[in-house]
Amino acid sequence: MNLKKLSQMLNLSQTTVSRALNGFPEVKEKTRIRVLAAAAQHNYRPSRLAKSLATGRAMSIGHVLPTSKQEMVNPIFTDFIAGAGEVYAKSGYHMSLTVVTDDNEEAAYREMASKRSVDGVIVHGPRVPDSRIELLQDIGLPFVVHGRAQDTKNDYSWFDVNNRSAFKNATKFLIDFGHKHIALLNGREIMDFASRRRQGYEDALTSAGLVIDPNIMRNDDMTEPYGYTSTMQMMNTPTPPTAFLVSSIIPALGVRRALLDLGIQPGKQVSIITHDDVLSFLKMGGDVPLFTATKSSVREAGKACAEMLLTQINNPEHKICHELWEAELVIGTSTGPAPTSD
Amino acid sequence: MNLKKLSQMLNLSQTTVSRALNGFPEVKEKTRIRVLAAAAQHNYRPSRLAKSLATGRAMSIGHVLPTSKQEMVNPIFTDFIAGAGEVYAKSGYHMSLTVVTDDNEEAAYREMASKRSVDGVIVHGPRVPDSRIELLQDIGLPFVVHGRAQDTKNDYSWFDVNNRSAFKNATKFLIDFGHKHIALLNGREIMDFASRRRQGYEDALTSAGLVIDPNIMRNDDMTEPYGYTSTMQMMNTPTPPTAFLVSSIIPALGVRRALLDLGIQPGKQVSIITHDDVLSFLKMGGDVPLFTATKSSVREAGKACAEMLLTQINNPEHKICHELWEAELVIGTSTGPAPTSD
DNA sequence: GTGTTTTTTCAAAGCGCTTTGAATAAACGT
DNA sequence: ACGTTTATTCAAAGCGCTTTGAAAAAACAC
Repeated sequence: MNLKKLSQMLNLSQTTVSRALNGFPEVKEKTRIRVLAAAAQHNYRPSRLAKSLATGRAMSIGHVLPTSKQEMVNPIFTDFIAGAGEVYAKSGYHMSLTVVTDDNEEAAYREMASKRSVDGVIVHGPRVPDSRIELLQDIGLPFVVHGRAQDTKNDYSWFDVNNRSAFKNATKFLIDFGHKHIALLNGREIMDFASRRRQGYEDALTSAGLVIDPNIMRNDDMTEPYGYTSTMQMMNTPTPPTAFLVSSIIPALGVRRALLDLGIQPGKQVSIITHDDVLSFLKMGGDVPLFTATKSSVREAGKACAEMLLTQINNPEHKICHELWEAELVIGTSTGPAPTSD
Repeated sequence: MNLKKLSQMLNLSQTTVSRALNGFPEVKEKTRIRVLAAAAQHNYRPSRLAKSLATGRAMSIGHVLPTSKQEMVNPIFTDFIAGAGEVYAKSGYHMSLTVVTDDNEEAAYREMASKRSVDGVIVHGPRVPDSRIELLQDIGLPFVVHGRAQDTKNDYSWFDVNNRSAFKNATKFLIDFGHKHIALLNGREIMDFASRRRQGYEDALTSAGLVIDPNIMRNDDMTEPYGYTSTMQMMNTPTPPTAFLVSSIIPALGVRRALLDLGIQPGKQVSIITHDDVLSFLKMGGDVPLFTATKSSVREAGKACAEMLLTQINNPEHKICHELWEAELVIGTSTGPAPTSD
C-alpha cells in the first residue's frame, strides 16, 4: 500500500491524504477521520525512505561501534544503547549502527555524512586527543560526545560523568581509612575517561602528601583477567597495595577473585573500590552492595546523550551544550580500614 | 554534491555517470575513469535514501533489542552485533537497531515491514512458542532466527547452537565424575535455548538413572546475583548439590562467589560447569580456563546469522536453511570428582 | 560511400513521499 | 444577491537516485 493507491481509494489528492496523516490543520475534520480510518484499515504507513528523501531528514542517528585491536567490544555499549534507543523510539528516530575496526572509524563518519543517511551521531569513547571531533565539525554533521576529549580546537557538545572528582573522592575515601598504598587498575589511558580518572587519583594522593607510585598503576582493556593478573602480580611484591581502585566492575571481579585465591577477604586486609556503570546484568549484591563503588548509570547516560543530540538537531539555533554528572560514592562491603601493622 | 551537479560538471548525463559509478559495462573506459576521478575529487557518494528508494532495496538489516520487564539487557547482544555488523559492513549493508519493551516487539516488526525500512531482520532470543515467526512470515519480511522456536506452523531459517547436546554432555561429564546431585541454574525457561538445555540436562540424568529434582533447578534472568543467591539457598539445605550446571558465565561468577564465601573451593568439593558465550570482556583465566564450560562464540554466531540472512535476501529462490553448531566442552579448573563421603 | 551492426550516450519516467502555489467550495458581510 | 474572506482541496514540482527505450556516434562490411 502506498500513498497514491490510498488517495485513489479515498477519491482525494495525495496532498490532502498526506496532510491528514501528518496532522496539518488545513484539512476538514471529517476527511481526516476518513483518511485515518482507511490508513489503519489497509495498514498503511508512509515509506521511511521516501519521506526522508522528501523532507531531507533521515530520522536516524548513527552510532559507531569500534572494536579494539584485541577484538574487545565494550560491554558498556549494550546498556548505553538501550537508554539511547528508548529516547529515539519515543521521538520516531531510528538508530543506525556501524561496526568498524579502529582504523576505519573516520571513514565511517565521512560516509554517513556524504551519504546523508543520518541526521547526527553519538561519538563513543573519546580518546585524549580525538580527531573525530574536528572531523565531524568539518563535515558539519551534528554530534554529541559521550565523554570529553582534550585539546580540541573548538567547543562541542558533550555529556560526561565527572570522572576526575569521582576518583579523587574514592581515593580520598581510602586515604581517610588509612590506606597509603593504593593501586590503580585503570582503563586504557588513551581513553579520555581513564586519563581523567588517573588525574583524580593523583590529585587525592598529592593532596594527602602521598607518593605516586607507577609500580602499582596499570591501564588496559577492562577484562576480568586483567584485574586478576594485575592483582596477583602486585600482591606478590615486598610492599603490596592495601587497596585497589578499579575502573569497572568486570576487572574488579578479577581483583576480588585474586584476593580470595590468596586467602584475603576483600574489605578486611585489602580494600576495593570500583567504578560501577550499573550494567543491568551486573547489579551486584543485595541490600549492601558487594563493591564500594563510584556509581553512574550508563543507561541514563545514553538517554541524556540522545536527548541532547535530538534537541540540537531539531533546534538548529541551539547552542553547544555540556552536561556533567557527578558519580555517587556508594559504600559496599569491599572497603575497610587499612591494616595497622606494617 | 549530488548526481545532477556532478554530471553537469562532467558534461554527461546522469545515466552515464550513474552507470560509470556502478560498474556497468556499457560505458567507455575513458569516461569511467573521468567520472571516478571527479567523484573522488568532489567527495561524491550517492545518497543512500535516494538510491534505496530507486532500487527498492533498503540495504539495511533490522535488529530488535528487547529489554525484559526487569530492564535487563542481554549482554550477549554486544558481541553478537559486533559479529553481524562486521558482515554487514563488508556487504554494504547497514544495521538498524530498535529498542523495545517486550510488549512492543511485534509492533516494531510490523512497522519495519510497512515502512520498508529494512530488507530483513534477525530475530533474537526466540521463546518456546514464538509468535514473531508467524508474524514475519505473514508480512513477508525475510528473517533468520538466532536460536529456534518450537511448535511453529511453518519451517523457517535458523541458526542455533545444539544446546540440548551441550548440556547433556556437560551433565554426563559430571555424572561420570560421580556427581549425583547436580543443580541447574538455567536462563528463563520461556526462552527456547533454556528449555532445550533443561531437556539435555534431564536426558543425561534419566539415562544415568538419576532422579530429576525440581528443588535444585532454577531459571531466571542470568545475572550475577541470581547465581549467588541460588547457590546460597541450595547449599543451605540438608543435601546440597555437589555440582552446578549454569547457563552463562555471569551467574557462574555468582555461584563461584557464593561457594568461596562458604569456604568451598570450586572444583574440589563442588564443581561448576557453565555455558560460555565467549564474550570478549569475559575471556576468563589463562592457560587453563577458570570454568569448565560448553563453549560457543556468540560473535561467530552473529556472523553466521548475518551471512545466512544476506544470502537469503539476495537469492530469493534460496531455500530456507538451518545451521546447528555443536558447543565444545572445554575442561577448566572448576570441575572435579564428587566427594566420596555422604 | 552507403547500409548495418555495435558501442556509447541521453532524455525522461519512476521510486513514494512532501510542499508550493493555485483553484474550488463554503461561509460571511452587507 | 453579490463581492469578500476563509476553509478545503488539488495538480504539479521536487527530493536524488536508477533504469528503460531511443538516439547519436563509432566501427564495421562490402
